[in-house]
Amino acid sequence: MAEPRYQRRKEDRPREIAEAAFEVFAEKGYQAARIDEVAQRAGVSKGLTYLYFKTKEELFKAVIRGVVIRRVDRLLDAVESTELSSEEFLRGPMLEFMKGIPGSRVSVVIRLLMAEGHRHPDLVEYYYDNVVAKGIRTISHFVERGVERGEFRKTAVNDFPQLFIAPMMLSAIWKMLFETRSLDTDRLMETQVDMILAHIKA
Amino acid sequence: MAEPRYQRRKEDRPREIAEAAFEVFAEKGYQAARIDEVAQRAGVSKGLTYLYFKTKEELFKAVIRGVVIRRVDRLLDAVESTELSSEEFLRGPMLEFMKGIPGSRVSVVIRLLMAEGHRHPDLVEYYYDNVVAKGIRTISHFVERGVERGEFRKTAVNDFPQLFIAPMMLSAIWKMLFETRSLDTDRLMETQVDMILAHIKA
Amino acid sequence: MAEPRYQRRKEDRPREIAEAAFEVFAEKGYQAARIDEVAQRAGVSKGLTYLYFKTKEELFKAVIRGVVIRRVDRLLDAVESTELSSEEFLRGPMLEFMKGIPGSRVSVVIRLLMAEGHRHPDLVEYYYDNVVAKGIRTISHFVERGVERGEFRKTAVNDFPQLFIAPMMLSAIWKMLFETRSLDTDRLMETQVDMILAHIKA
Amino acid sequence: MAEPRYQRRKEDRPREIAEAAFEVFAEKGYQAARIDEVAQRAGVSKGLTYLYFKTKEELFKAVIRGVVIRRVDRLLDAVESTELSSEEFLRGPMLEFMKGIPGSRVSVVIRLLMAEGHRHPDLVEYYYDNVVAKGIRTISHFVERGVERGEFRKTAVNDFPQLFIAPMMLSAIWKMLFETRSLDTDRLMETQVDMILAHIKA
DNA sequence: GATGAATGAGGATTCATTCAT
DNA sequence: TATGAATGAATCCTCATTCAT
Repeated sequence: MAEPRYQRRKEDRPREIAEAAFEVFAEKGYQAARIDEVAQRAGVSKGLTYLYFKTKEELFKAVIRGVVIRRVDRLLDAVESTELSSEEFLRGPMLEFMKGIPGSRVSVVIRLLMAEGHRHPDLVEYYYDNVVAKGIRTISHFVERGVERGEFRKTAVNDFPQLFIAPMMLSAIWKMLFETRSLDTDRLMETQVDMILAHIKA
Repeated sequence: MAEPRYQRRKEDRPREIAEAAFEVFAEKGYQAARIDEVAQRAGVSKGLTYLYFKTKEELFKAVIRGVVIRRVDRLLDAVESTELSSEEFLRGPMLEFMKGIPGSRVSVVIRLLMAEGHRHPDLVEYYYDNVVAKGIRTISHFVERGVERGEFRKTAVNDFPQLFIAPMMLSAIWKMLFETRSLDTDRLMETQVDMILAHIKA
Repeated sequence: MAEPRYQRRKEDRPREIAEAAFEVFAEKGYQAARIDEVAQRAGVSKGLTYLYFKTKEELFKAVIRGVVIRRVDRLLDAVESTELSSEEFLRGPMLEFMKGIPGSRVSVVIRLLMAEGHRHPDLVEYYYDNVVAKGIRTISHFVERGVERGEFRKTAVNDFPQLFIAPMMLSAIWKMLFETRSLDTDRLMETQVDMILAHIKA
Repeated sequence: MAEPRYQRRKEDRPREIAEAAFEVFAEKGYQAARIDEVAQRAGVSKGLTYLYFKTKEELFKAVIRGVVIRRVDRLLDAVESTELSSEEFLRGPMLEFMKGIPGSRVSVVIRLLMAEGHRHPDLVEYYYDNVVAKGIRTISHFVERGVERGEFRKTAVNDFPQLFIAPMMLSAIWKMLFETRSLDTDRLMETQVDMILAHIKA
């Protein structure tokens, strides 16, 4: 009968709120998402949301951290610590990672940024610094290492790490917009990897 | 006495308003676009906007639908009528076309569809049918013809015309979001074309 | 029976709203005044208030204009255009003006600025520039003119036009706070004028 | 292990909180002062503040009442016990006292009373009785004594002790609002004293 | 047809106050 | 006592939409 009005759960709150925020952002978009609803879904008062996240932008950054950064960082760590050959890594963990993006929460964040990012340059910058730039640097480093190891040739492709991920981006967008229209995004990405490897392998 | 700018025919009004609306949507996104500003740019009162478009949403639909992608049709025609070799066409008109996309109205439409698409599946369908599917079909056809002509080999790449345009999509997104962060999108697309050609040339 | 929902009275609205704003500010103080209530008292929607006054601060500036500046400017004009001798002017129009301040709407504005001004430096600056600085300059000019005309001596008092108005300020505050406790503010100001004249008359 | 700052006696708590509250009220004004900040400055939790002061309003009253104007009492005592001549006293201790007011806690109290006084008439009364009336009486007494001693003449000025302090009030206000705009408040008050003495000296 | 003054339903954010710990 | 997490009402401001003129 009790249902105490208060529930002190400092530890879990931020995560729960960010979780709820992701859902609302995903459904409504950033602008249209109401903090009210975020709070409600998190089973929390509006005020508490502001206790943990000073602004709506901060809340979105938390979502980026929780959804994207963790995932990307795991891949980037793997690049550095792997004992696989470059080709094996590309065909294995890297491709696995890329296949997981379309349809994932990551692609939701990407959509939000694409759709409304230009109204919120801070968010874009945060995402660029913590995800894009880092990712690009890591791929560059990976390719260079391959060259140093004698696994890869030096080609123009090496200058454009974006080519590795372009099909992933297209796949993510495709799946979001045209879900029903068939495209085997996994094989799309595999094919690009095949082509790249055929091109740059020593 | 005449201010010719204000002597436009009534018949032009809807088009002018839609035109202005496109600009504002492009700059601000759907949510952030204010009808006030649309009216102002169209040189028209707010009330009149509502005379032609019952709601903001209707205006949005009209606008998006009205941005006719003649560009794609022109490319399609060029594919059929060209006298260039497949490689020449790819490196010439096709690449030219792709370079023109980032920063164009097309990428604006992509952004708007991503932001608001899920609320307007009919718009998404319209664009899929008239732009995406058509484009994909055209590239497929172009590659097949190359094979028939003995210019191209049959490879897995042929099954994924999306690989031709993936870097273009990435470039469009990059330019929208990260304008200032340097990426030579033209060379990115050239490099992909180089790689594809190296891969599929007979 | 009709009571039209709309009443187009563009001409009068700003004044009416500023009028209502003065009342609410006077009763509640600046911070505590709610725009909602201002609108309600003006018989107008909240939105309309914002149509005429972009922010609460703008609204307050309008109040300052309507209440203080007009009144002060009239005195300043009189200083320039009067044909009275300096002493006559001081004992006549100037004293009249000063006597009118305590208990007037002007003193309400002064109270508001004193009470909450430091949270709103823009308002203070606006008031300083348009009222205080102007008033001080005018009194200085008035005294100098008296000296030039041979009516006044040169004394230290001439350097502090603030001495002319200090009793007025005290009177205004006294009346606001201690209304009931007797102080003949009129005679207080007269006495200061007497003393000043006795001091600086040639 | 000890952090002496946090070992303060319980008995000091209310005073410490009130002290901190005074500072915050002084800086922010009543409305804008946040209990959060009061608690923080007192090195105490928000909850504890509410243990000692039921509401913000109660805290305000306690604070205002607690700022005892020993200062005024000290001046009053000095008037009675001084061995200086009236002119010497006026130019010495009295002027010194007045110069100390602008920028002091007293002027803060004046501001707070002006802002919130009408909602707390008991505070106003308290201050009138214990500060204003006492001060005025003391000056009156001082002037009368001067007359009795043959140092001062009987003039209208003698009936308005407020004239002694009017420039002090103006200075206090000026400093609060226009800090940066130059006015030599010390010399302003000196000049008034000069003028008064020139006027009433026997 | 046109205008733009007027409306009013939100939406982000703040902060006094409460209460489980 | 003491804490500070949690609440929710309040408040400024925006903007799609309406409608008298």
